[in-house]
Order: sequence, then structure tokens, then C-alpha cells
Amino acid sequence: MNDDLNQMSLENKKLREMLTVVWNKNNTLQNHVNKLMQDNDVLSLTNPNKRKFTECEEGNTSGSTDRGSLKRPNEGVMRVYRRIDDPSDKSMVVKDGYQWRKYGQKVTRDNPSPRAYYKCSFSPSCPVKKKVQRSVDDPRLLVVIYEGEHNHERMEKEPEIESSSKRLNSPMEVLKFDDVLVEQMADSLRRNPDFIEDLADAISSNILECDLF
DNA sequence: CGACTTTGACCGGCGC
DNA sequence: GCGCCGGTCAAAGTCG
Repeated sequence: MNDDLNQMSLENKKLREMLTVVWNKNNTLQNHVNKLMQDNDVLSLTNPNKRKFTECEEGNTSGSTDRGSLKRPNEGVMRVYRRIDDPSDKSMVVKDGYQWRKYGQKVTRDNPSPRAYYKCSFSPSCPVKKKVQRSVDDPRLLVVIYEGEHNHERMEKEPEIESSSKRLNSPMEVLKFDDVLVEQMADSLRRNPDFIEDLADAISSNILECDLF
């Protein structure tokens, strides 16, 4: 009886360790996928041949030295992704605690969904603008590009969560987002014969390792 | 009536 | 110089 219990607790311990490893790998993979999605959306929002410096990846401040007429890159430019439940919803409203006034909408060449232009309407002196457009790859994903910095406080303490647009703040929302990501990853990987082969190798080698354990 | 949205026109940068 | 394209303007419409 005690042997059985010891055996079970040992197996339990092994399983827990394996789960930890899998969990860590999953996190690493998800970070990688997020990064890839961001890179992908950068390319889909801006024509790669005519990419402007003002729309480069956030945080990249290299190359900020004055080179002729080139604008300084990434000054106050921030990119945010919002998931929406209903891809047919055309409102593209993103609640972020500030009040925005729409001043234009355009269909861009490389993305069939229109891009909406907003200005911060709280203060006439506030220079912040934002652009909202659906991702060309995933219509359920809104890409919001903020330009500039607010020179005033937020209007609302917390952004209101609407059915059409949600922030990925709560654990449940993160899980939901993760589910979709995993779905997409699995789908794309299933179509890759090399991956299936590698997966089979990895599983077989893993089974051998476990047997030796 | 004021604030906001819609939408066609216009402007400037860029490539050819 | 011309055409394309993204960004902005502004008049008209809509809504509460």
C-alpha cells in the first residue's frame, strides 16, 4: 500500500515537472508567436516598399540621428492590439480612457478594411492621434497606432469594455486570446509536413526519455 | 444646439 | 511632370 502511494507520488512529481517544462515552453512559444504577429501586422499596415520611419516598430530608437530630410523614427509611436468578438462589426471603437474625435477614414492599398483616423478631443492642444485598422491577416484583430503623448490626464479611470472591443486584461480574456492563438498555430503547423515529421521525432525521443526516467 | 461621424475633395511626399 | 497613395480638411448629416 505504501509502495503504491510512493509510486503514485513519484509519478505525480514527474508529471508536475513535465507540466512545468511544457508550461514554460508554451509561454516561450506564445511570446514568439506574439512577436511574429506584431511583425506581420507592421508589414500589413505599411507597404514594405514605402515604409515610413514614423511607423517603424515601437521602441526602436536607433538611427535617430538626422539624416537629411528623414523624420526621426518612432517618436511617441505606440502600437496596440485589440481583439474583437464580431469580425463583422465595423465600428472599430477602441475604449482606452481618452476621448477621440474621428476626422477621417481611408481604405489603404494593402489592406481592404478601412483605416480610421482619430484626434484626442479632450484638449485642443493635445497633439495625440491614433489610427485604427483591422489586421489584414486576422479580421478579429484591431491594430491601433497611437502617435504623440497626451498632455492631460485620462478622462476615465478604467476603459469601458464593450461587446465589440475588449482589452486583454482579465485572465479569462487572456485565456480566450491564447485559445485563438493556439488554434491558429496548430492550424498552420498541421499544414506543415516538416513540422509533423519533427513532432513525431520529438514525441518518440521524449517517450524514450520517459522510459529511461 | 453642440458634439460627433461621414465622406468627397484636397494636399504633400514619393517613385518613375 | 505625372500619377499614386496616405493623411487631413471641412461641409453636410446624425444623434442625444
